[in-house]
Amino acid sequence: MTLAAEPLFSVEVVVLRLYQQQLYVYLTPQASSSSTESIYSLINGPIDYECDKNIENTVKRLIEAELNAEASYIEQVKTIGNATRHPDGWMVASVYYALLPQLATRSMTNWFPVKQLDKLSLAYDHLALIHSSLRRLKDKAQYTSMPLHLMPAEFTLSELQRCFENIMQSYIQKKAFRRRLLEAGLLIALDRERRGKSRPAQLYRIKRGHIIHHFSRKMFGKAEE
Amino acid sequence: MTLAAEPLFSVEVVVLRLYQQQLYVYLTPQASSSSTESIYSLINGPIDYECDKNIENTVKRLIEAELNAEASYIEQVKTIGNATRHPDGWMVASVYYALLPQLATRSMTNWFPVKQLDKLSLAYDHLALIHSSLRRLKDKAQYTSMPLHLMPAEFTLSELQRCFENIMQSYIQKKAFRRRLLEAGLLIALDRERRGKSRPAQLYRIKRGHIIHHFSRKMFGKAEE
DNA sequence: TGAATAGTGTCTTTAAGACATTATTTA
DNA sequence: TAAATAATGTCTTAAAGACACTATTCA
Repeated sequence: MTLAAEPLFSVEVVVLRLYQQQLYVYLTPQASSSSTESIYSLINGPIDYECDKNIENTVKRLIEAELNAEASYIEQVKTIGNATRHPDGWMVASVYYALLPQLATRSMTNWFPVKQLDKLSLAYDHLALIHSSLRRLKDKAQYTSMPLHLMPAEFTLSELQRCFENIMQSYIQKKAFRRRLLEAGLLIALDRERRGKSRPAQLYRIKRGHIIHHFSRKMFGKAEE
Repeated sequence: MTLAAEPLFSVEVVVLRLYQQQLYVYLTPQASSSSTESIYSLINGPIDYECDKNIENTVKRLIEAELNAEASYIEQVKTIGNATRHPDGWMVASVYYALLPQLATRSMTNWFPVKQLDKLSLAYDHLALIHSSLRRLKDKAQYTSMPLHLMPAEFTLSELQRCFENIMQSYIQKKAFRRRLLEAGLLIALDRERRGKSRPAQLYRIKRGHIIHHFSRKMFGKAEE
Protein backbone atom coordinates (compact mmCIF):
# COMPACT_ATOMS: atom_id res chain seq x y z
CA MET A 1 0.00 0.00 0.00
CA THR A 2 1.35 3.40 -0.89
CA LEU A 3 0.71 6.63 0.90
CA ALA A 4 -2.72 8.03 0.26
CA ALA A 5 -3.23 11.34 -1.47
CA GLU A 6 -4.74 12.78 1.70
CA PRO A 7 -2.14 12.16 4.38
CA LEU A 8 -3.98 13.89 7.20
CA PHE A 9 -6.34 11.22 8.36
CA SER A 10 -6.27 7.44 8.10
CA VAL A 11 -8.21 4.55 9.55
CA GLU A 12 -6.20 1.66 10.96
CA VAL A 13 -7.82 -1.68 11.61
CA VAL A 14 -6.49 -4.42 13.86
CA VAL A 15 -8.33 -7.50 12.61
CA LEU A 16 -8.27 -10.45 15.00
CA ARG A 17 -9.34 -14.06 14.72
CA LEU A 18 -8.82 -17.36 16.43
CA TYR A 19 -6.93 -20.22 14.85
CA GLN A 20 -6.10 -23.39 16.69
CA GLN A 21 -6.98 -21.73 19.97
CA GLN A 22 -4.59 -18.86 19.37
CA LEU A 23 -5.23 -15.19 18.58
CA TYR A 24 -4.02 -14.05 15.18
CA VAL A 25 -3.78 -10.57 13.68
CA TYR A 26 -3.94 -9.76 9.98
CA LEU A 27 -0.95 -7.91 8.53
CA THR A 28 0.04 -7.19 4.95
CA PRO A 29 3.67 -7.13 3.85
CA GLN A 30 4.77 -3.81 2.43
CA ALA A 31 6.62 -3.50 -0.84
CA SER A 32 9.99 -4.32 0.66
CA SER A 33 12.77 -1.88 -0.14
CA SER A 34 15.32 -4.47 -1.26
CA SER A 35 15.99 -5.69 2.28
CA THR A 36 15.53 -9.34 3.09
CA GLU A 37 12.87 -8.75 5.67
CA SER A 38 9.34 -7.58 4.98
CA ILE A 39 7.75 -4.77 6.88
CA TYR A 40 4.20 -5.55 7.89
CA SER A 41 1.33 -3.16 8.09
CA LEU A 42 -2.17 -3.07 9.49
CA ILE A 43 -5.11 -2.84 7.16
CA ASN A 44 -5.57 0.87 6.67
CA GLY A 45 -6.59 3.62 4.36
CA PRO A 46 -8.21 7.01 4.05
CA ILE A 47 -11.91 7.73 4.20
CA ASP A 48 -13.61 7.58 0.83
CA TYR A 49 -15.85 10.62 1.03
CA GLU A 50 -17.84 9.45 -1.94
CA CYS A 51 -18.95 6.08 -0.71
CA ASP A 52 -18.34 5.93 3.07
CA LYS A 53 -21.25 7.24 5.10
CA ASN A 54 -19.23 7.28 8.29
CA ILE A 55 -15.92 6.07 9.68
CA GLU A 56 -17.27 2.66 10.63
CA ASN A 57 -18.25 2.23 7.00
CA THR A 58 -14.64 2.90 6.09
CA VAL A 59 -13.56 0.17 8.48
CA LYS A 60 -16.04 -2.30 7.02
CA ARG A 61 -15.03 -1.43 3.48
CA LEU A 62 -11.34 -1.93 4.24
CA ILE A 63 -12.01 -5.31 5.84
CA GLU A 64 -14.24 -6.40 3.01
CA ALA A 65 -11.74 -5.30 0.36
CA GLU A 66 -8.77 -6.98 1.98
CA LEU A 67 -10.32 -10.08 3.51
CA ASN A 68 -13.62 -10.52 1.74
CA ALA A 69 -15.12 -11.08 5.15
CA GLU A 70 -17.41 -9.38 7.62
CA ALA A 71 -16.44 -8.69 11.21
CA SER A 72 -18.82 -9.73 13.97
CA TYR A 73 -17.69 -6.85 16.14
CA ILE A 74 -15.94 -3.54 15.53
CA GLU A 75 -14.80 -1.09 18.17
CA GLN A 76 -12.97 2.19 18.02
CA VAL A 77 -9.96 2.02 20.30
CA LYS A 78 -8.67 5.55 20.03
CA THR A 79 -7.64 8.30 17.71
CA ILE A 80 -4.01 9.23 17.77
CA GLY A 81 -2.42 12.24 16.17
CA ASN A 82 1.03 13.75 16.42
CA ALA A 83 4.01 14.84 14.37
CA THR A 84 6.22 11.89 15.22
CA ARG A 85 4.31 8.71 14.44
CA HIS A 86 4.80 9.07 10.70
CA PRO A 87 7.80 10.37 8.76
CA ASP A 88 5.57 12.54 6.60
CA GLY A 89 4.75 14.72 9.59
CA TRP A 90 1.48 15.37 11.34
CA MET A 91 -0.84 12.41 10.86
CA VAL A 92 -4.09 11.48 12.54
CA ALA A 93 -5.27 7.89 12.70
CA SER A 94 -8.42 6.36 14.14
CA VAL A 95 -7.67 2.88 15.35
CA TYR A 96 -10.29 0.15 15.39
CA TYR A 97 -10.12 -3.50 16.24
CA ALA A 98 -12.37 -6.00 14.52
CA LEU A 99 -13.22 -9.52 15.62
CA LEU A 100 -13.86 -12.18 13.00
CA PRO A 101 -15.91 -15.22 13.90
CA GLN A 102 -13.97 -18.44 13.62
CA LEU A 103 -14.66 -20.19 10.34
CA ALA A 104 -13.17 -23.56 9.65
CA THR A 105 -11.99 -23.04 6.12
CA ARG A 106 -10.04 -19.92 5.43
CA SER A 107 -6.53 -19.22 4.28
CA MET A 108 -4.03 -18.29 6.98
CA THR A 109 -1.75 -16.27 4.73
CA ASN A 110 -0.96 -12.88 6.23
CA TRP A 111 -2.24 -13.96 9.63
CA PHE A 112 0.24 -13.84 12.50
CA PRO A 113 -0.05 -15.07 16.08
CA VAL A 114 -0.17 -12.10 18.42
CA LYS A 115 2.22 -13.87 20.79
CA GLN A 116 4.99 -13.66 18.20
CA LEU A 117 4.69 -10.09 17.00
CA ASP A 118 8.07 -9.20 18.45
CA LYS A 119 9.70 -11.20 15.68
CA LEU A 120 8.16 -9.06 12.94
CA SER A 121 9.02 -5.60 11.74
CA LEU A 122 5.93 -3.46 11.76
CA ALA A 123 5.35 -0.19 9.97
CA TYR A 124 5.39 3.08 11.90
CA ASP A 125 3.59 2.76 15.25
CA HIS A 126 1.52 -0.23 14.20
CA LEU A 127 2.92 -2.48 16.91
CA ALA A 128 1.79 0.02 19.52
CA LEU A 129 -1.65 0.25 17.91
CA ILE A 130 -1.98 -3.54 18.07
CA HIS A 131 -0.97 -3.55 21.72
CA SER A 132 -3.53 -0.84 22.48
CA SER A 133 -6.21 -2.93 20.82
CA LEU A 134 -5.21 -6.11 22.63
CA ARG A 135 -5.18 -4.26 25.91
CA ARG A 136 -8.69 -2.98 25.28
CA LEU A 137 -9.91 -6.45 24.37
CA LYS A 138 -8.24 -7.89 27.46
CA ASP A 139 -9.93 -5.34 29.68
CA LYS A 140 -13.29 -6.08 28.09
CA ALA A 141 -12.81 -9.82 28.55
CA GLN A 142 -12.60 -9.18 32.28
CA TYR A 143 -16.06 -7.72 32.58
CA THR A 144 -17.98 -8.46 29.38
CA SER A 145 -18.71 -11.40 27.10
CA MET A 146 -17.02 -9.73 24.13
CA PRO A 147 -14.75 -12.69 23.25
CA LEU A 148 -17.88 -14.58 22.16
CA HIS A 149 -17.56 -12.69 18.89
CA LEU A 150 -14.48 -14.71 18.04
CA MET A 151 -16.18 -18.08 18.39
CA PRO A 152 -17.54 -20.27 15.62
CA ALA A 153 -21.23 -21.03 15.33
CA GLU A 154 -20.95 -23.99 17.69
CA PHE A 155 -18.45 -24.41 20.48
CA THR A 156 -17.92 -26.04 23.85
CA LEU A 157 -17.49 -24.22 27.13
CA SER A 158 -13.89 -25.41 27.32
CA GLU A 159 -13.18 -23.90 23.94
CA LEU A 160 -14.78 -20.66 25.02
CA GLN A 161 -12.76 -20.65 28.21
CA ARG A 162 -9.53 -21.11 26.25
CA CYS A 163 -10.56 -18.17 24.09
CA PHE A 164 -10.95 -15.97 27.17
CA GLU A 165 -7.70 -17.26 28.65
CA ASN A 166 -5.92 -16.46 25.45
CA ILE A 167 -7.12 -12.90 25.45
CA MET A 168 -6.62 -12.37 29.15
CA GLN A 169 -3.27 -14.14 29.21
CA SER A 170 -4.24 -15.88 32.37
CA TYR A 171 -5.66 -19.07 33.78
CA ILE A 172 -9.33 -18.99 34.76
CA GLN A 173 -11.05 -21.27 37.28
CA LYS A 174 -13.26 -23.63 35.34
CA LYS A 175 -16.16 -23.64 37.76
CA ALA A 176 -16.28 -19.88 38.07
CA PHE A 177 -16.09 -19.42 34.33
CA ARG A 178 -18.94 -21.82 33.59
CA ARG A 179 -21.16 -20.45 36.33
CA ARG A 180 -20.63 -16.94 35.06
CA LEU A 181 -21.34 -17.60 31.41
CA LEU A 182 -24.19 -20.01 31.90
CA GLU A 183 -25.96 -17.81 34.44
CA ALA A 184 -25.64 -14.84 32.10
CA GLY A 185 -28.12 -16.60 29.84
CA LEU A 186 -26.22 -15.92 26.65
CA LEU A 187 -25.83 -19.50 25.49
CA ILE A 188 -28.13 -22.19 24.24
CA ALA A 189 -27.17 -25.81 24.70
CA LEU A 190 -27.51 -27.78 21.48
CA ASP A 191 -28.59 -31.38 21.41
CA ARG A 192 -25.19 -32.38 20.13
CA GLU A 193 -21.76 -32.96 21.53
CA ARG A 194 -18.17 -32.45 20.45
CA ARG A 195 -16.43 -35.83 20.51
CA GLY A 196 -12.70 -36.03 20.99
CA LYS A 197 -10.16 -38.20 22.73
CA SER A 198 -12.05 -38.15 26.01
CA ARG A 199 -15.49 -37.43 27.39
CA PRO A 200 -17.66 -35.63 24.84
CA ALA A 201 -18.47 -32.00 25.55
CA GLN A 202 -21.79 -30.20 25.31
CA LEU A 203 -22.02 -27.92 22.29
CA TYR A 204 -23.50 -24.44 22.62
CA ARG A 205 -24.45 -21.61 20.36
CA ILE A 206 -25.02 -17.95 21.15
CA LYS A 207 -28.59 -16.91 21.85
CA ARG A 208 -29.74 -14.43 19.23
CA GLY A 209 -29.20 -10.84 20.24
CA HIS A 210 -27.40 -11.80 23.42
CA ILE A 211 -23.74 -11.60 22.57
CA ILE A 212 -22.76 -8.65 24.68
CA HIS A 213 -23.20 -8.91 28.41
CA HIS A 214 -21.74 -6.63 31.05
CA PHE A 215 -20.97 -8.45 34.26
CA SER A 216 -21.17 -6.64 37.57
CA ARG A 217 -17.77 -7.89 38.71
CA LYS A 218 -14.46 -8.43 37.05
CA MET A 219 -13.11 -11.91 36.54
CA PHE A 220 -9.41 -12.10 37.12
CA GLY A 221 -7.74 -15.39 36.73
CA LYS A 222 -4.16 -15.93 37.71
CA ALA A 223 -1.19 -14.52 35.91
CA GLU A 224 0.34 -15.98 32.79
CA GLU A 225 -1.38 -19.19 31.87
CA MET B 1 -16.09 30.98 16.38
CA THR B 2 -16.28 30.74 12.62
CA LEU B 3 -15.60 27.74 10.50
CA ALA B 4 -11.95 26.90 10.32
CA ALA B 5 -10.02 26.94 7.09
CA GLU B 6 -9.49 23.17 7.33
CA PRO B 7 -12.98 21.75 7.73
CA LEU B 8 -11.95 18.09 7.71
CA PHE B 9 -10.93 17.53 11.29
CA SER B 10 -11.85 19.30 14.51
CA VAL B 11 -11.42 18.71 18.20
CA GLU B 12 -14.49 19.14 20.40
CA VAL B 13 -14.15 19.51 24.14
CA VAL B 14 -16.88 18.97 26.72
CA VAL B 15 -15.55 20.85 29.74
CA LEU B 16 -17.25 19.97 33.00
CA ARG B 17 -17.13 21.37 36.49
CA LEU B 18 -19.08 21.34 39.69
CA TYR B 19 -20.88 24.36 41.03
CA GLN B 20 -23.14 24.26 44.03
CA GLN B 21 -23.19 20.48 43.89
CA GLN B 22 -24.35 20.47 40.28
CA LEU B 23 -22.52 19.52 37.09
CA TYR B 24 -22.02 22.34 34.62
CA VAL B 25 -20.77 22.31 31.04
CA TYR B 26 -19.03 25.19 29.31
CA LEU B 27 -20.68 26.50 26.14
CA THR B 28 -20.02 29.59 24.08
CA PRO B 29 -22.82 31.47 22.33
CA GLN B 30 -22.41 31.66 18.59
CA ALA B 31 -22.79 34.88 16.64
CA SER B 32 -26.55 34.80 16.60
CA SER B 33 -28.13 35.25 13.18
CA SER B 34 -30.61 37.94 14.18
CA SER B 35 -32.88 35.51 16.02
CA THR B 36 -33.64 36.13 19.65
CA GLU B 37 -32.11 32.92 20.85
CA SER B 38 -28.41 32.12 20.91
CA ILE B 39 -26.99 28.90 19.61
CA TYR B 40 -24.42 27.43 21.93
CA SER B 41 -21.33 25.55 20.97
CA LEU B 42 -18.72 23.37 22.61
CA ILE B 43 -15.16 24.57 22.83
CA ASN B 44 -13.64 23.38 19.58
CA GLY B 45 -11.13 24.05 16.88
CA PRO B 46 -8.72 22.54 14.42
CA ILE B 47 -5.31 21.17 15.24
CA ASP B 48 -2.56 23.76 15.02
CA TYR B 49 0.12 21.77 13.25
CA GLU B 50 2.73 24.34 14.15
CA CYS B 51 2.39 24.33 17.89
CA ASP B 52 0.40 21.25 18.91
CA LYS B 53 2.56 18.19 19.48
CA ASN B 54 -0.44 15.88 19.60
CA ILE B 55 -4.22 16.00 19.83
CA GLU B 56 -4.24 16.20 23.60
CA ASN B 57 -2.11 19.32 23.29
CA THR B 58 -4.81 20.76 21.07
CA VAL B 59 -7.38 20.04 23.75
CA LYS B 60 -5.27 21.68 26.43
CA ARG B 61 -4.59 24.69 24.25
CA LEU B 62 -8.29 25.17 23.52
CA ILE B 63 -9.18 24.97 27.20
CA GLU B 64 -6.39 27.34 28.17
CA ALA B 65 -7.34 29.86 25.50
CA GLU B 66 -11.02 29.87 26.33
CA LEU B 67 -11.00 29.38 30.07
CA ASN B 68 -7.52 30.25 31.18
CA ALA B 69 -7.61 27.09 33.24
CA GLU B 70 -6.08 23.65 33.34
CA ALA B 71 -8.13 20.46 33.43
CA SER B 72 -7.31 17.85 36.05
CA TYR B 73 -8.40 15.07 33.73
CA ILE B 74 -8.88 14.73 29.98
CA GLU B 75 -10.27 11.71 28.18
CA GLN B 76 -10.98 11.01 24.57
CA VAL B 77 -14.56 9.84 24.25
CA LYS B 78 -14.72 8.97 20.58
CA THR B 79 -14.05 10.15 17.10
CA ILE B 80 -17.06 10.67 14.94
CA GLY B 81 -17.11 11.25 11.22
CA ASN B 82 -19.89 11.33 8.67
CA ALA B 83 -21.49 13.45 5.99
CA THR B 84 -24.53 14.44 8.01
CA ARG B 85 -23.34 15.93 11.28
CA HIS B 86 -22.29 19.20 9.69
CA PRO B 87 -23.91 21.16 6.85
CA ASP B 88 -20.54 21.60 5.14
CA GLY B 89 -20.41 17.87 4.41
CA TRP B 90 -17.95 15.24 5.59
CA MET B 91 -16.47 16.26 8.92
CA VAL B 92 -14.44 14.34 11.44
CA ALA B 93 -14.36 15.33 15.10
CA SER B 94 -12.50 13.89 18.03
CA VAL B 95 -14.52 14.42 21.18
CA TYR B 96 -12.91 14.82 24.57
CA TYR B 97 -14.30 15.56 27.96
CA ALA B 98 -12.30 17.51 30.50
CA LEU B 99 -12.86 17.75 34.23
CA LEU B 100 -11.98 20.95 36.03
CA PRO B 101 -11.26 20.87 39.74
CA GLN B 102 -13.68 22.90 41.78
CA LEU B 103 -12.30 26.34 42.62
CA ALA B 104 -14.22 28.67 44.82
CA THR B 105 -13.79 31.87 42.88
CA ARG B 106 -14.47 31.71 39.21
CA SER B 107 -16.98 33.32 36.93
CA MET B 108 -19.99 31.24 35.95
CA THR B 109 -20.64 32.99 32.66
CA ASN B 110 -21.06 30.52 29.84
CA TRP B 111 -21.48 27.62 32.26
CA PHE B 112 -24.75 25.70 32.05
CA PRO B 113 -26.16 22.98 34.28
CA VAL B 114 -26.17 19.70 32.40
CA LYS B 115 -29.64 18.94 33.75
CA GLN B 116 -31.07 21.84 31.77
CA LEU B 117 -29.44 21.38 28.39
CA ASP B 118 -32.76 20.60 26.77
CA LYS B 119 -33.70 24.25 27.11
CA LEU B 120 -30.74 25.42 25.01
CA SER B 121 -30.17 25.31 21.27
CA LEU B 122 -26.88 23.62 20.57
CA ALA B 123 -24.86 23.73 17.38
CA TYR B 124 -24.79 20.71 15.06
CA ASP B 125 -24.53 17.45 17.01
CA HIS B 126 -23.05 19.05 20.10
CA LEU B 127 -25.90 17.93 22.33
CA ALA B 128 -25.23 14.33 21.34
CA LEU B 129 -21.52 14.79 21.97
CA ILE B 130 -22.23 16.08 25.46
CA HIS B 131 -24.52 13.14 26.15
CA SER B 132 -21.84 10.71 24.97
CA SER B 133 -19.36 12.33 27.33
CA LEU B 134 -21.75 12.29 30.27
CA ARG B 135 -22.54 8.65 29.59
CA ARG B 136 -18.84 7.80 29.61
CA LEU B 137 -18.31 9.69 32.84
CA LYS B 138 -21.34 7.98 34.37
CA ASP B 139 -20.01 4.56 33.44
CA LYS B 140 -16.62 5.40 34.88
CA ALA B 141 -18.18 6.62 38.12
CA GLN B 142 -19.61 3.14 38.57
CA TYR B 143 -16.27 1.40 38.70
CA THR B 144 -13.55 4.02 39.13
CA SER B 145 -12.80 7.01 41.32
CA MET B 146 -12.74 9.39 38.36
CA PRO B 147 -15.18 11.94 39.83
CA LEU B 148 -12.48 12.84 42.35
CA HIS B 149 -11.04 15.04 39.64
CA LEU B 150 -13.97 17.40 39.98
CA MET B 151 -13.46 18.01 43.69
CA PRO B 152 -11.75 20.98 45.31
CA ALA B 153 -8.55 20.57 47.29
CA GLU B 154 -10.46 19.76 50.47
CA PHE B 155 -13.83 18.14 50.73
CA THR B 156 -16.02 15.98 52.93
CA LEU B 157 -17.19 12.48 52.13
CA SER B 158 -20.76 13.72 51.86
CA GLU B 159 -19.71 16.27 49.28
CA LEU B 160 -17.87 13.59 47.36
CA GLN B 161 -20.89 11.32 47.49
CA ARG B 162 -23.11 14.05 46.13
CA CYS B 163 -20.63 14.49 43.29
CA PHE B 164 -20.89 10.80 42.43
CA GLU B 165 -24.66 10.86 42.75
CA ASN B 166 -24.83 13.82 40.44
CA ILE B 167 -22.85 12.06 37.77
CA MET B 168 -24.57 8.72 38.19
CA GLN B 169 -28.01 10.28 38.49
CA SER B 170 -28.82 7.96 41.33
CA TYR B 171 -28.91 7.64 45.06
CA ILE B 172 -26.00 5.81 46.68
CA GLN B 173 -26.02 4.06 50.06
CA LYS B 174 -23.92 6.16 52.41
CA LYS B 175 -22.28 3.28 54.22
CA ALA B 176 -21.33 1.44 51.05
CA PHE B 177 -19.93 4.59 49.49
CA ARG B 178 -17.76 5.45 52.46
CA ARG B 179 -16.47 1.93 52.89
CA ARG B 180 -15.55 1.76 49.23
CA LEU B 181 -13.74 5.07 49.01
CA LEU B 182 -11.98 4.85 52.35
CA GLU B 183 -10.81 1.27 51.83
CA ALA B 184 -9.44 2.22 48.42
CA GLY B 185 -6.83 4.24 50.26
CA LEU B 186 -7.12 7.28 48.03
CA LEU B 187 -7.92 9.83 50.67
CA ILE B 188 -6.09 11.41 53.54
CA ALA B 189 -8.06 12.72 56.48
CA LEU B 190 -7.02 16.25 57.39
CA ASP B 191 -6.96 17.50 60.96
CA ARG B 192 -9.73 19.92 60.15
CA GLU B 193 -13.47 19.83 59.79
CA ARG B 194 -16.11 21.50 57.68
CA ARG B 195 -18.53 23.31 59.98
CA GLY B 196 -22.07 23.93 58.89
CA LYS B 197 -25.54 23.97 60.32
CA SER B 198 -25.13 20.57 61.95
CA ARG B 199 -22.45 18.15 63.03
CA PRO B 200 -19.05 19.10 61.54
CA ALA B 201 -17.67 16.80 58.87
CA GLN B 202 -14.19 15.38 58.48
CA LEU B 203 -12.25 17.04 55.68
CA TYR B 204 -10.18 14.95 53.29
CA ARG B 205 -7.75 15.53 50.48
CA ILE B 206 -6.61 13.22 47.73
CA LYS B 207 -3.44 11.26 48.39
CA ARG B 208 -0.77 12.27 45.91
CA GLY B 209 -0.73 10.10 42.81
CA HIS B 210 -3.79 8.14 43.93
CA ILE B 211 -6.65 9.78 42.12
CA ILE B 212 -7.57 6.97 39.75
CA HIS B 213 -8.67 3.69 41.24
CA HIS B 214 -10.37 0.84 39.44
CA PHE B 215 -12.76 -1.06 41.68
CA SER B 216 -13.39 -4.75 41.14
CA ARG B 217 -17.14 -4.35 41.25
CA LYS B 218 -19.58 -1.82 40.00
CA MET B 219 -21.48 0.36 42.39
CA PHE B 220 -25.05 0.89 41.33
CA GLY B 221 -27.24 3.00 43.49
CA LYS B 222 -30.93 3.33 42.91
CA ALA B 223 -32.52 5.12 40.01
CA GLU B 224 -33.09 8.87 39.80
CA GLU B 225 -31.97 10.51 42.94
C1' DT C 1 -34.67 20.03 73.03
C1' DG C 2 -35.26 19.10 68.14
C1' DA C 3 -33.70 19.34 63.44
C1' DA C 4 -30.01 18.33 60.58
C1' DT C 5 -26.26 16.12 59.07
C1' DA C 6 -22.07 13.01 60.08
C1' DG C 7 -20.70 8.74 60.91
C1' DT C 8 -20.97 3.56 62.52
C1' DG C 9 -22.62 -1.41 63.44
C1' DT C 10 -24.01 -5.29 61.60
C1' DC C 11 -26.65 -8.59 59.07
C1' DT C 12 -27.75 -9.98 54.33
C1' DT C 13 -26.85 -10.87 49.61
C1' DT C 14 -24.32 -11.74 45.47
C1' DA C 15 -21.01 -13.62 42.79
C1' DA C 16 -16.26 -15.02 42.37
C1' DG C 17 -12.21 -18.13 44.18
C1' DA C 18 -10.58 -22.57 45.53
C1' DC C 19 -10.41 -27.09 44.95
C1' DA C 20 -11.97 -31.72 45.38
C1' DT C 21 -14.94 -35.04 43.31
C1' DT C 22 -17.59 -37.49 39.95
C1' DA C 23 -18.70 -38.62 34.92
C1' DT C 24 -17.79 -40.28 30.39
C1' DT C 25 -15.20 -41.18 26.78
C1' DT C 26 -11.00 -43.45 24.03
C1' DA C 27 -6.84 -46.19 23.80
C1' DT D 1 -7.96 -50.20 33.43
C1' DA D 2 -5.54 -45.74 32.76
C1' DA D 3 -5.40 -41.26 30.79
C1' DA D 4 -7.83 -37.36 29.44
C1' DT D 5 -11.11 -34.10 29.59
C1' DA D 6 -16.04 -32.67 30.94
C1' DA D 7 -18.89 -31.38 34.43
C1' DT D 8 -20.42 -30.61 39.24
C1' DG D 9 -20.57 -29.96 44.57
C1' DT D 10 -19.62 -27.15 48.03
C1' DC D 11 -17.12 -24.34 51.18
C1' DT D 12 -14.77 -19.82 51.48
C1' DT D 13 -14.09 -15.07 50.59
C1' DA D 14 -14.70 -10.27 49.08
C1' DA D 15 -17.35 -6.50 48.68
C1' DA D 16 -21.77 -4.33 47.96
C1' DG D 17 -26.82 -3.58 49.76
C1' DA D 18 -29.94 -2.53 53.44
C1' DC D 19 -31.01 -0.15 57.19
C1' DA D 20 -31.08 0.94 61.91
C1' DC D 21 -28.56 3.27 65.17
C1' DT D 22 -25.39 6.62 67.52
C1' DA D 23 -22.82 11.24 67.51
C1' DT D 24 -22.35 16.10 67.26
C1' DT D 25 -23.42 20.36 66.06
C1' DC D 26 -26.64 24.69 65.80
C1' DA D 27 -30.81 27.27 66.48
